[in-house]
Amino acid sequence: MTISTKEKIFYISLDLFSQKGFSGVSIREITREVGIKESSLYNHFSSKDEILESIFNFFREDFSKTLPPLETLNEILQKHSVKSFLRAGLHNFKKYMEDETGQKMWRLLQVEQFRSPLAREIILHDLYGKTIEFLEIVFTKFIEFKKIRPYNPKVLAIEYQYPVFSLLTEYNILKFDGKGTAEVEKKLEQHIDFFLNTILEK
Amino acid sequence: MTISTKEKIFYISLDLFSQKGFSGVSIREITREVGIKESSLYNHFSSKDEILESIFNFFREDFSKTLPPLETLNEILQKHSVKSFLRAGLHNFKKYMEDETGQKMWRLLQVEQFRSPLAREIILHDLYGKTIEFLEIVFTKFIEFKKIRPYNPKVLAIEYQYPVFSLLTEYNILKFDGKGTAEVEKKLEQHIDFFLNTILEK
DNA sequence: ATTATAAGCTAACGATCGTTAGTTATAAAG
DNA sequence: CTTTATAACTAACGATCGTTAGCTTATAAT
Repeated sequence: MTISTKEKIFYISLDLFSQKGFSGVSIREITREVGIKESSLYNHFSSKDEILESIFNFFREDFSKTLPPLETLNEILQKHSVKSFLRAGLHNFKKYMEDETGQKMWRLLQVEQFRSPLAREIILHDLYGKTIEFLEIVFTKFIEFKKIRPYNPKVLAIEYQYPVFSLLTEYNILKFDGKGTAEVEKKLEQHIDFFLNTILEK
Repeated sequence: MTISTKEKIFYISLDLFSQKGFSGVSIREITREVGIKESSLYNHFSSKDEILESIFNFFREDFSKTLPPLETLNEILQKHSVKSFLRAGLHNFKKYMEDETGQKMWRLLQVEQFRSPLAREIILHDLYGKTIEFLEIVFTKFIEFKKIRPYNPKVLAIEYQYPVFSLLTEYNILKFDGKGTAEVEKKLEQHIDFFLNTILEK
């Protein structure tokens, strides 16, 4: 399985945009890395903007697959303890974010968020919104099943997820500088422990 | 009290950089808004890079003043309940972030974080590091004074502050689009309530 | 009153920007 | 074998980039 020129452009653009921002990267820089002349790029994308757009659209579709479908949720929730469910979810999330493409997407969204309305939409609606919405359902069911103490499920979702987002920001910067991330991963563990402690039935 | 040309350049650059990123703003765009010719800018700053650098340095100094000095801390902590202390701190923090300059600084740091090592340093060391360090001391003392249940104070600091950071991200995007922020402020209240609930002596 | 300094101006430098027109090579489809 | 489509190429377009040289003017110190 080989990689097409269009895909090369896509991934190299993602890499460069995520580091230097859309405006900080030239068509010539992209095509130099791809190994083609700048005019050839327009055989694959109609403009520089279209490259960015295709990256954002790809991320939206890709990210929507990371949350398990609601149909299988009841089954999953009854099989697992709260603890193992959260840990499993975290494991998924970490895998996604340790993935290089995932990291670059996350970075790109951050650096383009005030230039691109679509980036803002993705951050608020997809990343934040969909994740919290999902967790809200999860905690609602956990409460139904009397696996955790009753509490506003949306608040629980936020209390669990928002520290994770901040930790991801930290993680991403450390990773970018090639520094160790053990400290952040420890914080993540401690956060889950703290959270479990407060919601589990005594 | 009038505003100097140098200050005009500073604030207009901050405004533009925070929206479009450093690379997305030209000297001509800055000087057009300031109302001078582009060559005149170089009477005040030696290069475009120096403008950005001066903005970052200003933020570092300015932000360091937002945390109360440690000397006065014992006194403050004994006068206030945990609840009123956290609410007061939050009030300060909100005031700083509702301030237009504060918002733009925060945005600028985000959009430049992967282009500028200094931006990353400020985010990790100043914004995250200093804040958590301060709160760690606060919670240590609260535990000493038996105002809250004993728990790893660093974990408490993170549990309190990291959701606030994520809420700020949300707040900043909504504010940027001119949308209402009531929802986010409600989440902030709920977060404090949740947190207080879990740490206060029963 | 003279001088020095600061801060504005005009004009231009070479470099680079995104994009296009026109051409050529390759390979699949008829 | 010819046609067609895809994707590479060369060359160039006008626009804009950050920055500089050299000149003028207003302000303030000597």
